[in-house]
Amino acid sequence: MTTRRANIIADAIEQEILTRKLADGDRLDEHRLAERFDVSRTPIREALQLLQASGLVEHHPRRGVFVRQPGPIQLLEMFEVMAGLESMCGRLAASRISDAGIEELQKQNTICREAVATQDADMYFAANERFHHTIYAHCGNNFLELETLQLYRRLKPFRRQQLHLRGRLQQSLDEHEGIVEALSKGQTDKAASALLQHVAVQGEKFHRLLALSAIKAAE
Amino acid sequence: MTTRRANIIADAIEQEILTRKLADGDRLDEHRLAERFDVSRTPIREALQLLQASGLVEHHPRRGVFVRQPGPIQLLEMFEVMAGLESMCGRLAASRISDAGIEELQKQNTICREAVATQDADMYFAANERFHHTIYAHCGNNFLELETLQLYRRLKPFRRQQLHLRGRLQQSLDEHEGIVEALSKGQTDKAASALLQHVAVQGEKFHRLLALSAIKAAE
DNA sequence: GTCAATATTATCGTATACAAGAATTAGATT
DNA sequence: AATCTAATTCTTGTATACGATAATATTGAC
Repeated sequence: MTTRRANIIADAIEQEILTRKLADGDRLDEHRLAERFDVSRTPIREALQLLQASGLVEHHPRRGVFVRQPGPIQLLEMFEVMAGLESMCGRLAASRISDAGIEELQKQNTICREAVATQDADMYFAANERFHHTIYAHCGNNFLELETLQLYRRLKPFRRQQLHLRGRLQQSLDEHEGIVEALSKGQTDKAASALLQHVAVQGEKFHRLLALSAIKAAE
Repeated sequence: MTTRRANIIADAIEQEILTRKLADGDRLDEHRLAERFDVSRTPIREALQLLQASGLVEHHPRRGVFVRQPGPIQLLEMFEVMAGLESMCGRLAASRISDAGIEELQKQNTICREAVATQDADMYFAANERFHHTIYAHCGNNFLELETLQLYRRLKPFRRQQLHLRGRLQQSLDEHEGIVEALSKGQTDKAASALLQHVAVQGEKFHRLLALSAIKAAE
């Protein structure tokens, strides 16, 4: 069903939700959106349905659709699952990854190292993303890869935030080295636990960010 | 967006896909479906979109939607992920489950035992489902619970098949005992590995079934 | 002045009509 | 007879119109 146009519209709205231009609870009016994108309500409704399927939006019958920003608890839950999925990818990839895959990981890691040296967070983030996606791609399980990518996309804006914490870039890079080593040696358990830690710590760091902003808000 | 009616229609079609009444590649004609469910094409298209989101159906632009039965490889992949998710649930539940939760698990296990004694596969399957769902419910991660439930639903018909293999009922029950023990003692690693095994073996058994039917088909 | 009830308005849910593109069939030509 | 082309038909994609429901505003009574 997903028509091309609806996908474009959904992506546009998704961007605005992920970048917080649309706040939690904001109502998405079909007429306004139709006018704004210069289409009828039909493709708008399709787009909204897509957003609902990926959980970014909530539908109340006969009321309308409302953007649903995940609360801190749900975010932590999602990071917990993300860690589990990446760990799963790592475990499988450890016994299935090719030499070319290892090389690709090392290449991205080199870029990361460079980024740390120049304190270039953007560059780090991009290479980091390719690093993780490479692991997914070599887990030998297409279904797992897609599921993991989907959750990655959803957490992407939040993963990014915590990278700005002081020292996190270097720490993240160190963890990458350990992950590559485990993968190249085919150490399934080590790869799994290293990735679990690597991603889980992001959830925790993120948690710290939340606590900090809560304190600031209270002051 | 998901209107009530579209959900009902989607469920009906989903049932037919899962029970193989609709075969892989079958085209779903909007007009026919509209006529059959006595609604207009609009809610039909909504329902098809829902099915697409859950991966049961594929959409080719300007061509139509086609049912997409997972092939053997994808099924194995899905079982692999299922095992990982259940394992994750088990690991978390081991440190988070309540006494009431343990009691519930034991209760379902008692029913399972009874079902094995009377060789009642239906009864076993129902109690087995509640057993697993109880674990999901006590992992303390609502997001994980929902994701796991979603995949469970999709694999349900295939999980069922392999239970009919000789001796599998008893074996499954034995594994349940081990799982409950690990959970009640708070042994996170043991609970995780026990569940990983318990579910992964289903994928393997299912694989055996596939091989058997392939041999039969070749004869 | 406040509360309640009713009327009005706005928005969603569904049906239908129309447009555009793909598939199929029929006809013509080689 | 086979193949290529053109035309028709069938199906999807989109717009719009209509009906139903819920939110809101207004009016009247206490």
